[in-house]
Amino acid sequence: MGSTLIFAFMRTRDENKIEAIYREALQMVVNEGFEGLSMQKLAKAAGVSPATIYIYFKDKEDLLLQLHKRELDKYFAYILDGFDPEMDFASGLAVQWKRRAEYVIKHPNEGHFMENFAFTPLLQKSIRMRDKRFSEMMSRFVTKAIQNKELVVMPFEVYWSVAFAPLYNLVRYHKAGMNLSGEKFQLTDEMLMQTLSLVLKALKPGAGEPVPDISCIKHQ
Amino acid sequence: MGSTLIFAFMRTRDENKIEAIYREALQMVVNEGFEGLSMQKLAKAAGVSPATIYIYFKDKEDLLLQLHKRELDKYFAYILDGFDPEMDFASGLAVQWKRRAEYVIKHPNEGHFMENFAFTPLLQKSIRMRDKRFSEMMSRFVTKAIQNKELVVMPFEVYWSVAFAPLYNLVRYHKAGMNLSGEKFQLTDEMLMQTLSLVLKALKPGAGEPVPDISCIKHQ
DNA sequence: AATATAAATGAACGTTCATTCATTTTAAAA
DNA sequence: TTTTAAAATGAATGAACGTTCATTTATATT
Repeated sequence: MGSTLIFAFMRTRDENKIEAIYREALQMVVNEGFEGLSMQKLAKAAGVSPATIYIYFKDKEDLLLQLHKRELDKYFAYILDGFDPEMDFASGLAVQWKRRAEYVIKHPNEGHFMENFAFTPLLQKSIRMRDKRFSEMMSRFVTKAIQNKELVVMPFEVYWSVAFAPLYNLVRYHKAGMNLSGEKFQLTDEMLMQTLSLVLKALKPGAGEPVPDISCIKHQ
Repeated sequence: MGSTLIFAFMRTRDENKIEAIYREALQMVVNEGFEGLSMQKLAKAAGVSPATIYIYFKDKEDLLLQLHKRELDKYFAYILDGFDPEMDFASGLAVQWKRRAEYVIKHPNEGHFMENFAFTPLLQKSIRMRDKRFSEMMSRFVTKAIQNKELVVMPFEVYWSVAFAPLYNLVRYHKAGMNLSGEKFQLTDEMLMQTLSLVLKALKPGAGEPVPDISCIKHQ
């Protein structure tokens, strides 16, 4: 698969073919769902023989895992550009928000694929192949912000959910062109800025809002 | 299909069969993904003949649409219990949060299915069959809260994303048993209460946080 | 017990699926 | 120009797919 040994007398790989396979596979999953991705349809769409796909990928599962890894790598690289975990919290969060928003707005299919993939049984296998450096940086950023009292003490998962889940939800509506009730919806920069403002307000240190007891887990 | 005409000399329907079909279909989608749901495997799992499924459902797509509608109806009914759109904002939001959290924690597969379905091409067809009363109540609740100055002016979609997307993200981690980095994760009541507290803080009227300009949409 | 009707079925349909394989094509080194 | 080894292929594989159909089963009424 990923072997890069080069012998004499080798015919050169046509990288355009690999790109086409990746591109059309992603398109197909987004347009027709995971059950709509077939190797023969994919081969036709990418303009190659079905057998060619098996030169580059062990099987269909391998293709999906490689595609997911590739998309995550591209996404993470984009997010990290201009970001430094040593930034102060508000600036760092704003930079990340902007980069994430820009990417998924400009590349809605890529965003859709990554989110959809997170509900697949393949997710766990994908996580195992993941480069840990990205999440280490994110973790460091949050730990440091808590130490510096720029952020209330909270588990990383709570932070991430409050900080970014609203953004991804808005982008999902935007891509579908409608909200959950079926009403037309188009995301605007004003909405994005307002949402970021609300998120910053939520995460800013200070008295939390009092909350009624909601024991959903203990009393099962 | 949904016909309820009853003639004399009719053999009675075995409702257990329909229940089993629904139950196993949901299980199969959650465990193996949408591409893992086959009518023959489903028939075997539900203990019926493949042909029996086609007595109750026009085809596979119809089965998925009916299943989704059924799950949404159950979920919405649960959420609305104890909720009244005329409640004051903080109480109403807390009630909804508690009900939503309880349901998806107690019924993780059902929650997973509904969220996963939202990325399917079938979503648009499902939205068209949807009972509008639920979203009308939610809409009324928010409009009224804005009028009463209990909530900053914002589009409904922004409200929903800030209010509930963090909850669903946490529950997703909880069901997977890990966060996006692959670290073990278990949701606690404390995390839920903290997240609700942050959400209430975000939505509470008052000065928003200043935010840098993030124009992701205009400059494309 | 006989009857009428829909429920329920197992086997079969043609199609599409993922994958393989014998063969041809390609391109750089010799 | 010849040589070489991987790239690339079209056709074929058996398995699994969604769906149908001729037939049998079950049951509330007569």
